[in-house]
Amino acid sequence: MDSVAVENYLKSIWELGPDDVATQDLAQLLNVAPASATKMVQRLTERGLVKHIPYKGASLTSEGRRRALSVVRRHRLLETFLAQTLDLGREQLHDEAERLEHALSTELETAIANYLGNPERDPHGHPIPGPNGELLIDEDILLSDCSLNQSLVVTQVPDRDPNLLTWLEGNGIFPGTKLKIISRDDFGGGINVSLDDSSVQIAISVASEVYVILETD
Amino acid sequence: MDSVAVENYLKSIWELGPDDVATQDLAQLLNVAPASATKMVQRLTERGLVKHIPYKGASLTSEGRRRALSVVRRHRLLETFLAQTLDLGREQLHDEAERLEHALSTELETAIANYLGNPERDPHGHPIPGPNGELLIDEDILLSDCSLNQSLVVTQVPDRDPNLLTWLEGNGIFPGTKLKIISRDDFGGGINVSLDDSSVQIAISVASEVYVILETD
DNA sequence: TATAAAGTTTAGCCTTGGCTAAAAATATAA
DNA sequence: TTATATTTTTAGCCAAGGCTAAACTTTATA
Ligand SMILES: [Mn+2]
Ligand SMILES: [Mn+2]
Ligand SMILES: [Mn+2]
Ligand SMILES: [Mn+2]
Repeated sequence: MDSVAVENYLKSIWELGPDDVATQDLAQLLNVAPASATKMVQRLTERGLVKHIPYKGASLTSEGRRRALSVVRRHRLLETFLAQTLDLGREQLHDEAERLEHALSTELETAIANYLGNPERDPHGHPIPGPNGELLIDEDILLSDCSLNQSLVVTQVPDRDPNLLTWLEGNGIFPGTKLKIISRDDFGGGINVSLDDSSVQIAISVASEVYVILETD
Repeated sequence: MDSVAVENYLKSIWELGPDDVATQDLAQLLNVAPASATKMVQRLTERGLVKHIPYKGASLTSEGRRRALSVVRRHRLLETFLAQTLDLGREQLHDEAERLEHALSTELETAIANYLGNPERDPHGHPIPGPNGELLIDEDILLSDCSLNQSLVVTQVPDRDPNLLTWLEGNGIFPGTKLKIISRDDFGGGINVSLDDSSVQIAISVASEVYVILETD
């Protein structure tokens, strides 16, 4: 069984990947010093889970990817399970799952998946990898890349920052929300979107973490 | 925050206590070498969580006890939560809780407790400590210590051994079961109990892990 | 009561996963 | 194209939590 640290590194490399994951980015995501990340990347390379080209970057081997996706699956199943049973706010889920994901047996993972009816997405709209690492390919696009006046539906919101998530939620923006960009304020640094019965200004930095699809109906 | 190892040691000392916990017993319960247990007991003494009299035994300080009970609370809440939501068998609960107990925030602990309606006992009949370490005092007695033909109700079964638990369950013995000792077979090494519509022979070693009360009605 | 056995602690070692400071490589700018 | 920043790696250190083997206490036995 991989240690908590190993599981976190694999998942982070997956999140930053697929290729040339920079030591610095990895270190920052995991809150460790760059030297620590280098060392762990070397250990994982030794174990055959990572491929590392010094001074260039790291990437997962197929076994590394398999294990990373297993962690991601547990994480997203847990978020979904906690959201469904207890009712925690969407913004509380991530941090809990971040710790619980390392303590789930395969049996419990399966029991939770069955209980939930093998869901395809977690409460943030992120696809849940299958038990063998099958991952839905999303064809959604960034809100920040959309044109004016298209009818859009939110598919995914970021899950790491509780404050951001609370703000989005408070403005009615979460997976399933229908919206439309009504103007871009390039110098004001944001876009204006209209929802069913309100409108909000969203910073580009935020809009480039929200995924949407074109409304089809 | 205490590490996983520290939490496990504190909980184990509590389980073996309250006084003069032997190095060997601690080591065995935790699956480590006696020397490892000694060293950790010394570190915990240094931290003010344990009192250690060399060659005599270890015990918890009040702060150590507080933290141990916090782990026990999380463990038992988790067992109850898993039993209630997913339906795992009573024998699967313990091992899962054993790992999850270290990954629960206070917020999630509270959310689970509220969801469950602040239960007093877990699925094995073990009392769940309150959020500040208040612990119900049980006045139940060992099945192995009871006389013949008393009307008894099972209150607690052991939770560590899945096979034992499966056997008990299969014979209809779990918290709430009404039974009566109909004979003791001192040389056969067991007691015979009758249930509602069956009877079973139970080894003394098993009967001395099952708690009961006299039926009051 | 002397000796053997059992239990406990000490000594010394190891791996994991952190850290800082310095060196080396790569990227950027002058 | 050379000098400067930036990024990455190496070197050396540390604490936690394991281990085995040897020394020391305590307990049991003859
Ligand atoms: Mn998440
Ligand atoms: Mn998520
Ligand atoms: Mn248990
Ligand atoms: Mn229990």
